[in-house]
Amino acid sequence: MPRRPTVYDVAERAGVSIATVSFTFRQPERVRESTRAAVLVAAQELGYVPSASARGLAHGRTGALGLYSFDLLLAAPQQGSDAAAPADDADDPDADPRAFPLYVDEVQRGFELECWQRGQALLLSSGSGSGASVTDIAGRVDGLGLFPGPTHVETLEQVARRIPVVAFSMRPEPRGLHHVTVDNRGGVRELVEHLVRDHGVRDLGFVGRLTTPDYADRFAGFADALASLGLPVPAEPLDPTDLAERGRFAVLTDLVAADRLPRALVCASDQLALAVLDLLAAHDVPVPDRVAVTGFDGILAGRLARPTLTTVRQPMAAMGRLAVQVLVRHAHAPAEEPESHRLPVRVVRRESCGCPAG
Amino acid sequence: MPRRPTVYDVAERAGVSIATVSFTFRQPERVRESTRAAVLVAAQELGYVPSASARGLAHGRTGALGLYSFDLLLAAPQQGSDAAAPADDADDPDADPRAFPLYVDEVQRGFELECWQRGQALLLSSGSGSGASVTDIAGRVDGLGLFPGPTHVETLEQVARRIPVVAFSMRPEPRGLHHVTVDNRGGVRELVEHLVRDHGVRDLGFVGRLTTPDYADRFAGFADALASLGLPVPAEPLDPTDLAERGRFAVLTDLVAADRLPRALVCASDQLALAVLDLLAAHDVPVPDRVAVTGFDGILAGRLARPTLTTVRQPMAAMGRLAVQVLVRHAHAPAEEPESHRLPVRVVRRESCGCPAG
DNA sequence: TTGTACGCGTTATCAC
DNA sequence: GTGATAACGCGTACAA
Repeated sequence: MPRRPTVYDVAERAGVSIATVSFTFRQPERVRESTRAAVLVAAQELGYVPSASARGLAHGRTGALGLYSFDLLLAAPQQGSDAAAPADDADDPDADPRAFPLYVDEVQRGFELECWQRGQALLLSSGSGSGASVTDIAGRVDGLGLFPGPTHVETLEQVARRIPVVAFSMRPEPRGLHHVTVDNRGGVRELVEHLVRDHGVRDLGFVGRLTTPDYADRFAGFADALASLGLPVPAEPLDPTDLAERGRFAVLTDLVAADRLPRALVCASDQLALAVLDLLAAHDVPVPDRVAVTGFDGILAGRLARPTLTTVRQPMAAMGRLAVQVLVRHAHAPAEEPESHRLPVRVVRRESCGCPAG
Repeated sequence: MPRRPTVYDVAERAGVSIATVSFTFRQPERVRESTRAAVLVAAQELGYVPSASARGLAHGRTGALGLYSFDLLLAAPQQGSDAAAPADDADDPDADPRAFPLYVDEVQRGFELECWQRGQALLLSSGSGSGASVTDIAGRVDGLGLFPGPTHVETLEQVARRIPVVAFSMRPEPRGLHHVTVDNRGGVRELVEHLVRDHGVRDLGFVGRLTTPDYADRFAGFADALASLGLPVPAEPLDPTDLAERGRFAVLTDLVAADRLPRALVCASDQLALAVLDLLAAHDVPVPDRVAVTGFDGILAGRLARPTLTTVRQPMAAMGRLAVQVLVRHAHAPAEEPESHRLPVRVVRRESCGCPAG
């Protein structure tokens, strides 16, 4: 494999200096027509491809934005959390769409679209959240988007001192980061009010483990709503991963067996709600007649489920786009006056709460 | 904004040389415990983030793979081609899934997954296909995946001389590239045989404009099958974009008006087939009773359509993964003995051809 | 208009 | 175990 040709090779072949070669690409008008042509021919013949590394080093920026996510699913598939994702048989024509696209995927798509429109390159990376992996990508980009996960906070703050960082759905804890979130609390509140007022439900349970700030906020909204409606507030959510030794969803199975299910199950996420729907179907519990089920996120799989899933839709694409805008805006002045955005959500009424189809 | 700290700053603060700093991160065991600790502390305090540009320059490779796609849709949305994608209102909870995820998105996802599993960073980029934009990303990565589009062939061959390039669904024309394709011809052939043998259809039309190699191959398979079944072969496909001045699908509208629709419409892609379904529904033509409709690709939207769409499923995720494997395999020896892969497809029988649901 | 020379931040090869 | 020092490829003042 021949060594990659450089400006030097092109310059030599074209019989000019490297500066002229560089000018030919960067400031064509500064170079005489004939010279330019000669350089271009030489470059073409040699198969010259400018090194972005060298340019980035000289110019001081890489020209790319980064998006980092946590690869928990890859590391420990089919385990823990509420990710009921089936095996990665993505090419089965009947593959469960609940594996893709998910919340993360739709936010990522918004991020991509905005980058494309701005002609920005986008570097995707994922890892365990270790300082090393985050630092690695941080060294490659001019700005970084970050999904929630088991982040090493110190590393984040360190990175945020050098390049702008936008965190999705994280607590304001990490200082110096920009934030993009949605109104989790208000969304669930509105959802619960709908269940109570329009469907006459007076006995509700919240399903989910409060592992992320988002989930905690949703439970808070749940409690808010019940309290203001004068209904009893469960002290704790139903944790489907509890009692792991007895299998996932043991808590719910018990309630089913004892016929003590509440009239409505408000789930912390769509993925969780879909798993709950499966569980209930397996036990012949009619939804929404015996129990209403709701989710949160608005992923596509919720529309494919039977019954279709009532949920709270996050403006995922908008979140991704906004993040890019923030990064670009702060490209020159990182971490100076961090921005914080809380986007509105929207209750989507479908069959699983008792609303009519379509 | 303070200058980004470098190895020099860290070295000075830790009272060591830059080599020691570098070793601390790259070959920790070569550095004494106490020294290492001091360096790490200094790095932490300064907020040191190693520059990937500098590393790439010194080390000779960037450590990232690239995936390039054409932004035709972005450039001229709702125009030309058969992309019936609705406005980019992706955050409408009832947004048409036929906008996402599409063929490209699923291949990309496979590409992503494989990169993640290998700890490879992934650089996404899109552009008009101009030499400049392709060259730009080529300079940033160690290998490049490429979607079909109005490529500048010379640029491609030039790039492929320096880094391995995998082209999806392209003709073997560009020399020196690796190729990943599917059995378009065989897939449509099998599909047509199903329509004829199992549904007794004897009058078929092919809908699509042969703008891409894929589409041309599919039409060839269509013709193959009809010929070998002893049925008349249409000389040309029905081009829905023909007679542009009379609006899209004028050809089909005419056939509907004259009640001369064939018994089956084999469409070049799912997106196209979905648009055809809409058109037929608007004219109250019953599918599949009056006319069977089939697609190609196997995108998710086909499962959401009513009737559900019979199609030929491409192993999109597998294509993406395979591309990464090829790139990694040839990272050290670009363009030496290009690989060519043709993956099998699978006919998926659903309602739109007359097969029973589910 | 074109050429020379230096800096960008890292890695790697030497000596010490 | 640690410290100088030379690449790496490009951008760009500055000189010619």
